[in-house]
Amino acid sequence: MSEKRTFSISELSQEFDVTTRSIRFYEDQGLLKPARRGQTRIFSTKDRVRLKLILRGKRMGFSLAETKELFDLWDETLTGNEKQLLKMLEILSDRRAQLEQQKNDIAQAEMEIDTAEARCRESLEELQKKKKQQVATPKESEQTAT
Amino acid sequence: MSEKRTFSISELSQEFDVTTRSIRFYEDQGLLKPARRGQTRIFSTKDRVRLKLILRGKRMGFSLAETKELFDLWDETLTGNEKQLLKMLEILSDRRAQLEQQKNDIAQAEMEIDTAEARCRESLEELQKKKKQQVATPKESEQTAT
DNA sequence: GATAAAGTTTACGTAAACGTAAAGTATTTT
DNA sequence: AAAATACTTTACGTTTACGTAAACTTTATC
Repeated sequence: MSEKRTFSISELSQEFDVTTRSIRFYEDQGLLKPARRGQTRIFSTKDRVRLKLILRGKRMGFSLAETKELFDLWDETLTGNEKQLLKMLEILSDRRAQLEQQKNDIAQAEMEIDTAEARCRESLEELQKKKKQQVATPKESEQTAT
Repeated sequence: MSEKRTFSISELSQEFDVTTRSIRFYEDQGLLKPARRGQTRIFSTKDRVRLKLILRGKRMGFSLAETKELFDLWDETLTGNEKQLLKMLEILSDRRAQLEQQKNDIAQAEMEIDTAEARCRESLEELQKKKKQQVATPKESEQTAT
């Protein structure tokens, strides 16, 4: 059984370090569907999971619309007509392709960071050498300063 | 020696499937610095590389401002004062951390896609079974339709 | 030399994703 | 019950990353 805890908007806000404004906006856009007690929002564990997915999506460069599309599709899929299931499989396969692309991008970026770092360290060493030389034969300005 | 070819705006536009408007915008924001022949832009291989980096950055969820920051910093670093070199190393290490985070995100997403796909396939099999049963004992509506 | 094709600047428009009041309600604390 | 705290809606403002149109110049083509 998936826990029956509930969360207030500020709890989620703090836990995920996102403003309440954003959370309300996500609801407004149909990504979250918290229950209400009076007019106060009550978030379920399902909402919490979705919020987590939204934020991860953002980190991965997905728009809210794209994430919503996935949510909606998944909900539809649960009602399980064959056409929808097949469409879902297609979408999933698209996502997988996107993820592959991103993995390539990341690998590339990592290599570039490697070489960039190497160059930085080389330059630093060069500077260190020059420093040592300066200590061995100090400049006039530094001698007179004494 | 890095090739001395040059490119027109439309060549780059086609190669990377991005509008000329976008390319001009990137220049406007200081991310590209094409030479000019009269008022026509002439892009170098360096510009081309940078465009590629911009687009990859976008796929990875980086804003133009973030990418520009990196470009600028790298340019500064080349002039090589020690403080800047150390700052660059810091930034690089930050990026590395970000990439790690993204790799985690991707791994998570892949797992979720795996389970989602599995569920889809299960549901599909269920439907197939029901279909077979229907063929064995067809519905009245389908009988009368003949 | 007209006309199309490719380039340019200028400038207003727009969608996404919130930020930021303003003004009100509900609940809890003192 | 007064004040503070947490929540709400409404609504206008802002930034980013371009789209789109207008009016103009330069270069290639017929």
